[in-house]
Amino acid sequence: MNKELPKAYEPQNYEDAIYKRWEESGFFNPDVCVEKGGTDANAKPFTIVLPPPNVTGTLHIGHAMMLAIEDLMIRYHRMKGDKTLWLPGTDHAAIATQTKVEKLLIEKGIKDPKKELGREKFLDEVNKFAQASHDTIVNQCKKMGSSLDWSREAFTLDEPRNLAVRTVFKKMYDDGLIYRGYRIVNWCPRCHSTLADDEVEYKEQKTKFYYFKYGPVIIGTARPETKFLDKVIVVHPDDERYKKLQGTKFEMDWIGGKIIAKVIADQASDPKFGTGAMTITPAHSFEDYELAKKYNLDVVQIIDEDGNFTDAAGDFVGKNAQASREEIVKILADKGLLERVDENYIHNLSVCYRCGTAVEPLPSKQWFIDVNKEFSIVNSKLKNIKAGQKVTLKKLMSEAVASGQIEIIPERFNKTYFSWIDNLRDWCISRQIWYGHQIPVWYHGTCQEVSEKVGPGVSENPIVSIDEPAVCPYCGNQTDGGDLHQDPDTLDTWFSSGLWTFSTLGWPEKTVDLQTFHPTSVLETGYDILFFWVARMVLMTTYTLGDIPFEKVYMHGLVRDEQGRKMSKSLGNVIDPLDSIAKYGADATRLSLLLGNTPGNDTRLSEEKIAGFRNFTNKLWNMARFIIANSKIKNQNSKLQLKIQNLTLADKWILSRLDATVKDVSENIENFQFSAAGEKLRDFTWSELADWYLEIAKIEGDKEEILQYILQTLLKLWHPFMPFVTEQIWSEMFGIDRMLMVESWPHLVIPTVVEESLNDFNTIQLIITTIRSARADNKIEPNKKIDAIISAGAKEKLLTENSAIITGLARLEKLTIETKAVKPENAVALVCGDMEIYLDLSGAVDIEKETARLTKEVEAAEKFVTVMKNKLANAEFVNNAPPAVVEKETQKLAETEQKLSKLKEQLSNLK
RNA sequence: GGGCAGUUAGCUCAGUUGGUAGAGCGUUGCGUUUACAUCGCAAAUGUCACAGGUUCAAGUCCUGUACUGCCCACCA
Repeated sequence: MNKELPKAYEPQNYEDAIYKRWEESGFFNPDVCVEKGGTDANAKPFTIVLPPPNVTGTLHIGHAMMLAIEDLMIRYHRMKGDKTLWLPGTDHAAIATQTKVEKLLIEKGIKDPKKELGREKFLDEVNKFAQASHDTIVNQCKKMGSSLDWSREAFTLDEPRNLAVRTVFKKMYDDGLIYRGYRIVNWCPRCHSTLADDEVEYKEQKTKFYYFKYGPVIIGTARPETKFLDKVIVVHPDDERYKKLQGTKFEMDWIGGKIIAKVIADQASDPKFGTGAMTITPAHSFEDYELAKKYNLDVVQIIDEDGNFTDAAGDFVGKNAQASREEIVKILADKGLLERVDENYIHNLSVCYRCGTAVEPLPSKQWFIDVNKEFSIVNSKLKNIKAGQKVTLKKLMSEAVASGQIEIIPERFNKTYFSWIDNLRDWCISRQIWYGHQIPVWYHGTCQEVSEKVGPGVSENPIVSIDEPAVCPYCGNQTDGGDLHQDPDTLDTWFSSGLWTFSTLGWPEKTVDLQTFHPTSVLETGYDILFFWVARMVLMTTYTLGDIPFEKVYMHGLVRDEQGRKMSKSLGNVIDPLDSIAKYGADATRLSLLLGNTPGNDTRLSEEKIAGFRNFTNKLWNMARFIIANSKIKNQNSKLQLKIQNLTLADKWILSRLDATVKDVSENIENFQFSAAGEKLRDFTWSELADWYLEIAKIEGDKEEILQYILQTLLKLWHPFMPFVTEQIWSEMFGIDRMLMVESWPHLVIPTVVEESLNDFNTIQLIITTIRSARADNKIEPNKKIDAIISAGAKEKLLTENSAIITGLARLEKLTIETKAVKPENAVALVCGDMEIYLDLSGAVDIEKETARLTKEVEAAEKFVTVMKNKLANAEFVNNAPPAVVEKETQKLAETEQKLSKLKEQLSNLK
């Protein structure tokens, strides 16, 4: 101990070993903390479940930010003595992962992986990939210093989570909330699966917009290929142009020859858009489908699951619809039906959020969750909702937040959340992919009804069951003999992640974990998955447990590059957290993501910023190095008994500043103001402790105890932000057996927070900076010592007591302090509050420069005096403003007037 | 079309109850005194987007405008 530390902190030399020590200590696990006495058995729990990263690859800088913020909260609460659990896990991310593996297999030369490998072998490949990806992710989490309880790690697709999924599915089905229906769905022809509404993204695109003669009207469309079977024109009921046509039928020529079309009137048609007349395509548009239902029109599918024409398209059957567009336009043009083409139409193309392929709306039989259906809730711990009450899922979702039981931070996201719920349609949960939770529904082949979807010989009657059913409830027969078929579809990945807060804690078992740690305390995530995930967790938890999943939701912003662009491989502006850790250390990487931003807002990151925090890490290291080197105390106890009566002004000042910092930092962390907390801590550490107090300590000496106290407190405060360097310094002082991560969070213990000491110390600081400034202005070399005389007035005693500090920090040879001093010839006079300082520059005074400087000061003071005089002469101000404000302003005026007269006097002396 | 943010120093951003604007980086000058050049000391720079309003007093509250970004809906 107390060995000489290296001059520079090299994070690479320590980080991995420190993480290993933490992990081996078991302290990431709250049960171990209780066992070893670090946490009281009855302590209040603090829980965060890690938003499970997708096993699609590696973690990006956004994940790093998430880890930094969550680890900050977790370490803070652990040190505070809470029973703290941070539960890790990963998400199977069904479509994303399957797509990625398919792509990799194709690159390896397997042309059609699913066909060639079959379901089982293909899933083996996916699982292999997911495992590798998982290992990478776990390693990255550790590199970041995340104090996750790995003993509780979960995966959205592991067996316990699968049981939870099946159990919830069954419960929802029994409550009538899950149904199978034939509806228009978003279909991705590439992923070959349905997508939920919010999995569809919109991309602006310039495209051709065609106008065709359609019987008596002109219609416009960007997608002529869908118009094959259109035979209904819709106009607005009040549109004068088409009034006469309403309700008529007529024969006309169209793509495939003569058709009979009719005209209906409906509000859905916008007279201002295009020609005000439109045809409808019930099978390939949500809106048209609604209209078709309303007017009882045929719904004929013309484009199939591969994006090709169905046999409804006659000669075009089997051809790719989109690719046939020009051909179809040509047919119509040849018939003389093409009116004109707008080449610069801006179209909002809907695309798959995972692969970017254009989404094709088409009718399909799928599983849905009904969000508007009433059911009676069995248990409820929700405010305003009683057990047995009739509710809908929508109501549960909005009530949980509206009641204030869940608090979203920043608050403005409430509005986004509610508007999403208002517009929510039934949630399509079945996906036609292999990787994921297979739907717990079976069909019994010997039953009579035949399903086209499931295959010939398979019953249409679903058997919804947590486990494979032994008996068919429809026919009453045993199901063995291979005549039982499970629905081949899998569930939307968000179905399982919606259960995350409670499935990870062991539900459906009634576990101790579930009782202890649920509802979780904070859900921390990026605002971009508010709908995808946060809203769905609220849905699933309120429904399943009748309780909220978390008390607070804290949303962080996106990490962008230094120009505010999204980071992407194609732009080459990606900052890889692992690179950053290797180059600057995990602590610097964390700080760069924690400081200098505000909740819910995007933040810009640059390598310079990270480098800046690396510098700070090193600064802290060196401060510690200095304090440790000057400490004779061995095996220090952090609960030091300071000899209060011996404190100097500087001691009192730094201790009261430290106290204020402890208070501010704690409050800021509690209020999710992590950036503010870190900035205050940095300012204290660097600008007050390092720049002032450590320098003073060198002058005043005999500070071992107080420096130890400050350092230990500081390390604790910094630990949640930068766990590695603080832990390393701590171990340099106490050895590796005593870990900082489980030390208790500092509280306010200094009984002598003397307010006056702040003001008095500020006076000393002002005198020193004033002298330094004058030295720099007059080009006095830093190591040249000069004489100074201070005319101190009432502050003579204060200055005399601290003359050593002034002499040292202002680099003076001889300092004379008098109540009323006389300015020597050739000395420069400085005004410092109500005092004056005379510096002997040995004739080195630059008269011109001094005149300029003083003139400037006089001008500023005069301007201020004028403003203040006007203000105080204003009767309305004096009468209306609070007396304290008036008094303060009066005092300021008096001080400035005094200063002004001194400045003027000096100026005239100079001339 | 609806909604939400933002507009403050060259850059990135703070500014939490309204009381003569702050930090980091960068820039300029000087510099190695018993931690630290990944450092120290000092300096410069702002009609707080614009226009109204409330108030004794507005970066801060209200209304409107402009621009930027994002979200949602939708474009037949």
